[in-house]
Amino acid sequence: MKDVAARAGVGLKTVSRVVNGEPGVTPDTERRVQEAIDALGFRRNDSARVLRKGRTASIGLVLEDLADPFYGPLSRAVEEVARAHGALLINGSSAEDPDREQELALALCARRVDGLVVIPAGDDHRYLEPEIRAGVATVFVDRPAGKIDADVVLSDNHGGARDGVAHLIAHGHRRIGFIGDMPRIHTAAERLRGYRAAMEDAGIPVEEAWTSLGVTDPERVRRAAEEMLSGPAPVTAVFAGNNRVTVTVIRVLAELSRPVALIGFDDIELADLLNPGITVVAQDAALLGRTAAERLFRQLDGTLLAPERIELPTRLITRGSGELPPAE
Amino acid sequence: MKDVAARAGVGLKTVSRVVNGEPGVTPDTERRVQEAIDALGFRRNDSARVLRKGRTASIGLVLEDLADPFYGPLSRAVEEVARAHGALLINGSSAEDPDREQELALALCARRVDGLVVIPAGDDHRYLEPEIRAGVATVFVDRPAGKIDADVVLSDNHGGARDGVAHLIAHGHRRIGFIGDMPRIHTAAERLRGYRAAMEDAGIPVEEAWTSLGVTDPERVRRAAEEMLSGPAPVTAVFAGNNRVTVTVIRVLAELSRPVALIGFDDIELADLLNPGITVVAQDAALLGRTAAERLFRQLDGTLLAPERIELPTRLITRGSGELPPAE
DNA sequence: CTTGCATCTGACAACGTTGTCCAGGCTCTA
DNA sequence: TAGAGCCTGGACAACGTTGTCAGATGCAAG
Repeated sequence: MKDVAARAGVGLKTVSRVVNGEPGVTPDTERRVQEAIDALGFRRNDSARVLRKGRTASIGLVLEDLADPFYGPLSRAVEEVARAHGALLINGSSAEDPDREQELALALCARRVDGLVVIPAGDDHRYLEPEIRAGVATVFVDRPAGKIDADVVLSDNHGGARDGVAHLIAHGHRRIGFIGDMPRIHTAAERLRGYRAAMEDAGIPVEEAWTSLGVTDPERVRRAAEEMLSGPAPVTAVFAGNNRVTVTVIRVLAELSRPVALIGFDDIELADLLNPGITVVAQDAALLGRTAAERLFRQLDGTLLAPERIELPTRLITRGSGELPPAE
Repeated sequence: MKDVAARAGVGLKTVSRVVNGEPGVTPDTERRVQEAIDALGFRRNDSARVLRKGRTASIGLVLEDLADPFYGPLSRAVEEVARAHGALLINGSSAEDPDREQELALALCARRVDGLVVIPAGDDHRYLEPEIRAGVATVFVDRPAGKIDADVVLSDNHGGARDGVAHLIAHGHRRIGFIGDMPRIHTAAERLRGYRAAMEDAGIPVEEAWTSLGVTDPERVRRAAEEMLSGPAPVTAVFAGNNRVTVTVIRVLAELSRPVALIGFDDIELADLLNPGITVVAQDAALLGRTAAERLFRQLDGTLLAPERIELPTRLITRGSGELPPAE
């Protein structure tokens, strides 16, 4: 900038004014400055700008795994909102590791992001308290914050799972399996709770062998499914706790000779083209992201609101697999 | 930091030393400083640090659409490499708009990212020349850079498409359709070229009605597919130019009474579970991202190398749909 | 006791930008 | 033509950090 000023033969501040489109510069001067900028290939150093102004016009997104098809649209939605507010998005994956989540979130704070959208991996977010006090806007998505009071945007995991399982019961099933992620993950726990609630509503006692928790890699999901599908009284329907589990279960069922009903949590691409189509409890990832981001910017606008818990409804999409009758 | 120094009763620089783990501080002093840091919830301001040091330890990723399942793993791979080098990843979507790509890339440069991984939307990247001269490491992925000399990491789009189409020919097809994206997109053009090459190798003249270019939204892809599948001499096989096209074509074929062979470029989740399974030419998105990122950091390490064009092989995965014989 | 050396500590400038404030030149009016 | 008021342009400090360098302190050896 100094160089530009020297070349244009004007003061430093005048260049600054031109760069920022501030008023109070003669067209002639502006032209000279602009020429110097072009000639030198000058680009304002935003780091210095941030240092001076305090705001960075960037927000951070901590999510679980960008490669998971569920988070792509969510991330994209956050980005679009950020863009509409002139902000950039910095993101990172926690890989479901609480330590890594914390490391990432704090690194983003050190970069002085204006706000933070966090998909929690851990269940204790007190480490963010100093940052929030220091003015970093914060919204949690998909899972609630742990041990601090903050904005949260969730899907109705409990209700969605309950409705899905009730749907299976309505189609005549009584022995229904549930395969889900580790219960320390909030969404997994809520979906399990929904499963149990639906069963209880129908007066069906849940047998130990019907639920499988904490399995996450395909090989173990496969074994879990095979187990509950064998024996003298196998389950006649399976409720899959997330998209990855659903995919694996589809594979297992495809190898089976008898039809087994299936409903999965989270929608899956091409689910309608399988035979039968896969019935799912769908959540709107993009809407989750958009809602969270908008709330973040409202915090930043100073339209300060008390922390709130927003729960978005899920949608049961029937495609065939969830409407299969029990095969006794 | 000033506050910390005051509270600990030491000089500014001493605090800096403690924060950065530099040697030359008595354990006793260090403890006092550490206490002050904890008490005040101090976190170093990386903006200032950047300003002083010149390096930001962050890299930018400009991609097409984070919601596209192809870019999720790619982005994640770049992130992992960045993380291994202690860098953060800032990313944004160009939405296939050259202006937006430029805006984004320059915004990242203004943030003084150390390097830039770009999935080009436009075909003229001379706007990056001043930045590259200023020391911003740059690697292009998935599509080549336009009008500048830079590192490029690509899939073998031409060869992959040629092999795929040759596979169809080998199974007896002669009337083979091609549905692809706008030819101004390099990958689309290369795949089209591959299609034509395979046909020419087999001595099959390509009829106008068999190729459909530039269609991208599902509705128009559908119409294009229906068109080439009707008439007196419909195509007996379709080569789909990318994952989104493939999905739409699968839907169209599912409504058809006669079997039509299909091979798609890019792998699709669940492709093996459809009936028939979908044969695809798969590229390794994660490997693309990893290769590009590693090359970026080698530029930054100063292991300076001449710009290079790296082409990664594709893989034909046969699952059934590509092996259907022509239904005459 | 003095000197020399090693170790630890702090004052200061600089990074590149922007906000504040003032100077100088201009126009307009009396 | 002089004074008031407006507009443009520039000097300077400040943002929070780190590199440089010199001063202070302590200890050992002469």
